[in-house]
Amino acid sequence: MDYNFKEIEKKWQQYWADNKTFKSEIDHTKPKYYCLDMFPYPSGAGLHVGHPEGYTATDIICRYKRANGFNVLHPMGWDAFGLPAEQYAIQTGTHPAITTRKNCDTFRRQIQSLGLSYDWEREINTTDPKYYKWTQWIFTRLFNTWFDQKQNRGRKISELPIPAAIKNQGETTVQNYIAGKRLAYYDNAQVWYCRTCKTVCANEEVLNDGSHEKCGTREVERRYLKQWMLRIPHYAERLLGGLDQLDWPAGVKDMQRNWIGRSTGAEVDFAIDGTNKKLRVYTTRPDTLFGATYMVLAPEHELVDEITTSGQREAVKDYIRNAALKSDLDRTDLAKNKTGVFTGRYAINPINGAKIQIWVADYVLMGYGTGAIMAVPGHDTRDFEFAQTFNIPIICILDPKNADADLRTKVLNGEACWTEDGAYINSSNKELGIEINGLSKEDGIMTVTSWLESNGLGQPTINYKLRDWLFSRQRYWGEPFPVIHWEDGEVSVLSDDELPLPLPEVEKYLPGESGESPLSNAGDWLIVTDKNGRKGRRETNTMPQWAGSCWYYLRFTDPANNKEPFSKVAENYWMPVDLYVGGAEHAVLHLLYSRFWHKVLFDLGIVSTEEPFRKLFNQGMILAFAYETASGSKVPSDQVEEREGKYFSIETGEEFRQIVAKMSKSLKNVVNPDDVVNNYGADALRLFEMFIGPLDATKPWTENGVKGVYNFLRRVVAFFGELTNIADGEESKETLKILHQTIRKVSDDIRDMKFNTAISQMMVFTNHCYKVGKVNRETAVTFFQLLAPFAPHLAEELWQLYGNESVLSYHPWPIFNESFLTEETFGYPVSFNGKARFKITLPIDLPNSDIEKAVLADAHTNKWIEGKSIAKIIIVPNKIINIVVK
RNA sequence: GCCCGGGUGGCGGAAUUGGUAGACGCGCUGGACUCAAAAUCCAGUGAUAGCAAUAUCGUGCGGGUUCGAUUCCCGCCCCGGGUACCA
Repeated sequence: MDYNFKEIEKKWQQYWADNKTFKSEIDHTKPKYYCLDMFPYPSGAGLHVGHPEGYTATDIICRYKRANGFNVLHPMGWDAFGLPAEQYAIQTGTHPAITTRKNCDTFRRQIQSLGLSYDWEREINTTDPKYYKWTQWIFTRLFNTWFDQKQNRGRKISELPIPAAIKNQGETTVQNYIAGKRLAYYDNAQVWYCRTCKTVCANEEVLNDGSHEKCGTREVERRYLKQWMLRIPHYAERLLGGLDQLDWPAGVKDMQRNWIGRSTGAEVDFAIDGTNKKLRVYTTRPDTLFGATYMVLAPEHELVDEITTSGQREAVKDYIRNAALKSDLDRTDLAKNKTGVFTGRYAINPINGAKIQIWVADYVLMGYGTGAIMAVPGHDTRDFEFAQTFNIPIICILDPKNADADLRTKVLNGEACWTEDGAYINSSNKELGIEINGLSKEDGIMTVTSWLESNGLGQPTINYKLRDWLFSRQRYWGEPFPVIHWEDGEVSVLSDDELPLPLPEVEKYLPGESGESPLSNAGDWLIVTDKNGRKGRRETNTMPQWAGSCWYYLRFTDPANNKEPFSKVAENYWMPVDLYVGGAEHAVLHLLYSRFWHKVLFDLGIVSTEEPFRKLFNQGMILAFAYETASGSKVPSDQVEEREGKYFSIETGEEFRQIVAKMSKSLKNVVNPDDVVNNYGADALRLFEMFIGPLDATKPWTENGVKGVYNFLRRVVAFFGELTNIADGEESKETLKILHQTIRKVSDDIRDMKFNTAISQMMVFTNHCYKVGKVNRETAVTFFQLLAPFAPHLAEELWQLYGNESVLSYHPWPIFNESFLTEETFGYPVSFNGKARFKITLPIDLPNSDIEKAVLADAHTNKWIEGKSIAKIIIVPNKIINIVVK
């Protein structure tokens, strides 16, 4: 038999489609397994070789699970709202829906050419009004939910208690009060705005180099705009706590924990000298209060104006004006020197009555804590730097007993900053009954906190870095908000029977310069009149791309439902997702957002699980070789030739260095999966992507590597396709042993997602078959089953060639039999002082005393003990023998 | 700075409740087949020395624990990712 992969793959893909082999339905007689890929954005560039990596991994698991009796849900869909289709519309006038449909068709064709076992009847598309109807529906739920701090959960807005004092002030106050509690709210906010994309974006979308995640430019700035926000920080504690039970990579959990940024500390009130005002600060180290020698307000702090003395007024005004002009990047640049201005005002340190200066400085941020700090320059590097610049007193209250003498002296004299633990000094005030000298850090924090609390000066506080999620975008190609802004100021959402609110046709897709959305050109669509003649205007922003992906995994459980987002029965049966595979780039974006929505839906009784994704796996990126000159500038791959393992310019002969880089058009090193499928087949592509290295590692693509696995498949065909290689009768012991080792290794490795070593074991098995020349029918057929999850087309073809009538995809997995692995002898490595020298084959279960005798009697041993004495003989049964000589 | 990963042949990578380092694949070398080439099959392939048996060295660096360390401990170096005046 020839390996005609084109014919084989076409034939089986057709068979699976015609027979709906992978259609999944609720079946309570089987355990369920929900295996999900992060659905792609269908870009115009088509599938990238990175896509099939995760898809193949989940497909192997799904096929393995089916063979093990699981009812598997394995769906695919399109996260199809997004910028490129809109940019294309701006340039060409082509409606994004047309571009999107075309791209989805390409993606579907490409994915289907890989033989992935998706249930295509469940395909969804976030831009389909039948889908985004329910995205809008969930938004109205967020709008109509408030967070009950006491019960630590979201509740219906109708259950929100209105305090009498609010009620007494009339309906407007009540409505404002309610609006202030909704999880989705519309308000003025300091937001990130990208000048390139002409839209606002979320905190999470602004990368640490100040660039915008979507477009990569650094044209991101702060603006004050009225926007839709979601109160995700209410769920901070639940989002944090939920991580513990999840089977997720530790790194992703850590990233989410860091992003949520919980810190415990205390709020402390400082009296402001000469006023009856108080200044409240947040600190994680209330125990260092004795060392607080000055205070700092953020430039935007509301008290700045009030407390500044007339003598300092001009200086403070100047400073704030300059701070406002600075870009955020400048302001947060650690390398720059600290700046600030004295307000002229003093505060009273409550723990020792000291009069301390109040400053304004931009190293304190308004968005965290209270926007004001107590500064402890002796033990905080930022405060130390500032105090040194402005000659503010520095008091040491933590004696660095274990530091070297020079440093310790400096610290004690306030000439150096000490941020680690030390013994408290100067930390007692007999008059006020507070003393922490001699205590541990934990006790110090506790003692000061409870002293503050009992004196009405402060209380323990928890703070989070997590901020409200900016949820609106000035874009056309997104879900319209089901929202009306009425002329009397009321903001309302559409009722369920008014959904979906479809995207209107517009002539201009371009957003305005000053932040107005393309939908503001939508004419009649914009204007609404209610039954009382009240006029309103529809929301013209659209939802961010995250909205559709926040709940798509739920829709897959019941994708055609037009009465509800999904039925309770389907959700109950399929959720949670048992395995979720995708790239690590969503660690704090999609994965945090969807957990948040899921928890809200859980609180409202719409979903039955607290967490959506039980197990998460991040596949690594597939890179490619690229070339650079000695000075490090990159060279397109088509200008490079190889000679004897070195790389040279075709034109100039200059030698280049081979490096590993992301595939990119400019480097001309992009690999198109279509070409690979054409030249080597889908099975080879699948196999190679799994064989190249561990699934979670980044690894480079090599054409020769594909040839390697292609050759393996060809060898499989050459051996098993030739029925003269198949013998009758009993299988040899040796072959049975390797076969069962392979069953065990492949099963364990699929379970552990170590596909590269599973494949190498199948290669070992095949090499063995070539060596022995003949195997029996049962051995061959068992091997096809092991191969099936990886190379399903070829496995089905061989399965059929051997006369099996039913399709292999649901045939039970082979059973591993330990008894074929038992050996009668073991080849012991004999080592001297830990160095293995030779081998000795001995019966298994030989008593240690006999092993010792046998080793000492062996001719090789003499050489190593000659002239030395044996100190000890260590025998680890069926592992190793070590002789210690002196 | 802080938090995660990671460092093993020419290359991708195997192997860890501490027990034969380098499975499998690529590349390379030699052989068979062929008029020849390609493809394929067979053999070899960590480095150094040696015809060879074999010996010495060898898992980023320096120590330590142990009969025995890629694996455990301490101290460093380098690379990748995340994050950052978060008080």
